[in-house]
Amino acid sequence: MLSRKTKYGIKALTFLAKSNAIDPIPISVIAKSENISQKFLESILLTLRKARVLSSKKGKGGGYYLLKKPEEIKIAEVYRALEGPIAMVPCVSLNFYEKCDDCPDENKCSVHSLMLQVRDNTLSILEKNTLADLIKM
Amino acid sequence: MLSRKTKYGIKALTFLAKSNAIDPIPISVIAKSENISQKFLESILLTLRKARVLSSKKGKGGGYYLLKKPEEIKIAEVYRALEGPIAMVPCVSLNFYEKCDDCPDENKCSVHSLMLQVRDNTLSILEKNTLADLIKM
DNA sequence: GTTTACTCTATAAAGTCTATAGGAATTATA
DNA sequence: TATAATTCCTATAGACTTTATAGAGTAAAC
Repeated sequence: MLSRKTKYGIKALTFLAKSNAIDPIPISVIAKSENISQKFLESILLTLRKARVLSSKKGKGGGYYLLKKPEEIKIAEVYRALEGPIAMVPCVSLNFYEKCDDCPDENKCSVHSLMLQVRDNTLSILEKNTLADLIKM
Repeated sequence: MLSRKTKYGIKALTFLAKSNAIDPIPISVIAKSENISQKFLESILLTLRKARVLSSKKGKGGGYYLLKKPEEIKIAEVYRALEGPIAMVPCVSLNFYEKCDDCPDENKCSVHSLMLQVRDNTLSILEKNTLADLIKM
């Protein structure tokens, strides 16, 4: 399951990409337009800012804006920042690898090989889709 | 993330498929071999039994056995029984569809279209892989 | 200096996952 | 028929995660 956090994050980014604004857009505007709790969205955008997807401007006339062009923002990057690993089990994760405690030999594990296939496919979709692709849809 | 429940379930089924036994195999044997808590595995196998993937024999000499040939058991079926929907958001689920409360129009939702791609790919992998494929690996 | 808006930390509430407990029911077999 | 082995079923505890909310702090504009 995709968490609301990630879902809202992608929606907010899509909104920013669509709006194509020069000036920063305040959280309140995004929250209202996308039906997201403003306080919750605050923490999400903060995460995306720390992940260098967004930047912000404080004070009056402030808000959030994309740090890169929509074509340059891969969904995989956003997903990892908000949701964490793309892999469904840590033992097939590229960026968040962990050994399974119950598994003596990964290469003989049926779940491992299966989830490797799933990861490869999901990853390729999230890597090839950018924010620019999402606003076309 | 794949839950331990599903992971253990697939491992247990793989064990049964590999063992190729005529007689039922007791939970205790599977649990020991796969490093799974026996009590936890009990509830998992019960779920798989209700999903008609497994059947069981009670009493002395009892245990669990596959209801179909490994080639006939799709991983998608197992996944749905243990983990639930394959889709990452309910609004793109085939078997567990639900409308999003925050989304006025699904067809215009960027997350929806993206997750549709992910679902299609994951689904095709889980549909084409059977237990028989898993024991080869 | 007032208003607007982001920043940061803490925490509450609800939900989910993992696992365990304990007893009931069933079967084989000595 | 008694015993041991095994599944069946329900309840529940404990830990963890998710989804927010609160409130005080910081910065910028005018």
